Amino acid sequence: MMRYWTDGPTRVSINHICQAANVSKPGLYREFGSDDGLKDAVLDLYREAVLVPFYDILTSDEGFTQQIEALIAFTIQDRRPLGIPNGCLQVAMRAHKEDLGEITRNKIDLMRRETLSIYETWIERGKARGEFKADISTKAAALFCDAQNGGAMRMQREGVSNEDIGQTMKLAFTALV
Amino acid sequence: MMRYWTDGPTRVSINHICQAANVSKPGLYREFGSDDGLKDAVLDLYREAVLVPFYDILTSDEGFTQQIEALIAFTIQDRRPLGIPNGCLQVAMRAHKEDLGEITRNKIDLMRRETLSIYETWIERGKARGEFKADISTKAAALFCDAQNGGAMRMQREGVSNEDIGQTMKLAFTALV
DNA sequence: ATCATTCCGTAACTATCGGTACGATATGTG
DNA sequence: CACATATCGTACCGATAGTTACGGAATGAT
Repeated sequence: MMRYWTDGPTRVSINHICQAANVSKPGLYREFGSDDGLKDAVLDLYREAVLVPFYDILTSDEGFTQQIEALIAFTIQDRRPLGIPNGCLQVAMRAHKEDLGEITRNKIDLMRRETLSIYETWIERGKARGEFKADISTKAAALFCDAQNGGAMRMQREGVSNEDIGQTMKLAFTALV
Repeated sequence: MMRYWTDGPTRVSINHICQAANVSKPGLYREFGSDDGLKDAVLDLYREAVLVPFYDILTSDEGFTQQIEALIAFTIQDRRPLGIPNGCLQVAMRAHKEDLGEITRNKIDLMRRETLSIYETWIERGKARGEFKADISTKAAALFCDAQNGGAMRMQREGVSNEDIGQTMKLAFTALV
């Protein structure tokens, strides 16, 4: 996971993985079946490690505005002291979807639907409470949020400062309230 | 260019190009030097064919709001009758930057700087005229616009309807005026 | 017509990819 | 100790990537 996250999912070969994990190639294949199966398992791990904590913000019982702030803070936190690579593996996998195997592609689609679904629930609740004020369909709003997050993760990978990223996110999400 | 645009820059090999263009491999190498040189030339062509018309909207003498509308219309126009692939080759190249050669990477960086610079000029003018009302630095606003456009192009490639894309873009750019 | 030069494409090269056949080793059982 | 079973890694496979050596065809000058 760390290698894919750091170097990009298509930049790390099975050989690299085996070398980094000090594991034989047949051993890896006995465990994961194929390159495709390995990436599938990596996505499961990434979901648990990163996405679930992210979702937790959206499903918390805080106010909409506080949730947005938490969301931005989560995204632009300084990762160096945590030893976490920049960017988002889900975003990277999506960008390279066409280069990946069928199992991984299916998991990417599944996770994307989950992400959008969670955004939609979050938005619906915001609308019901009158905290979400933009005149836009829930579906489009979810796509909007996902695009903002993806853009932020991409900027972070390209070296844009977290401060500038925070400004753009703030501008985007302010359009919702 | 069309092959890279349609299938993705890393999905098309030199062999594919030669077959599609009915050209011998040494012939291609005599013309472009390398895979890297070919992609560099493709980016030049793409800039002329697509980016310059896009820039023309931002440097036109219309009002800020009209420019935003033109920008959105340009992005979400129905491409099928025009025979143009979905998505943006510049965005795709940027997403696969790590997989590309040094020459191409440098050109990608150059074109990105040009894009941001044109956004910044556009925003500065909007600010000077009082049409740009968001309280945000010009640099961050340029990053914001670029991220919106990139997000729109990515959604288009993933099959999101142009109508939904238009809604998200409208929401985003309305935050500026 | 002869020769020099330029042009062009067949067929190879090396490196690396994902994937596996199979022999060697370790483990448990009688 | 002898044997059956499970475990593991070396060394290979075919496919494909980008790249090029080199021989033959076209061209132009004398």
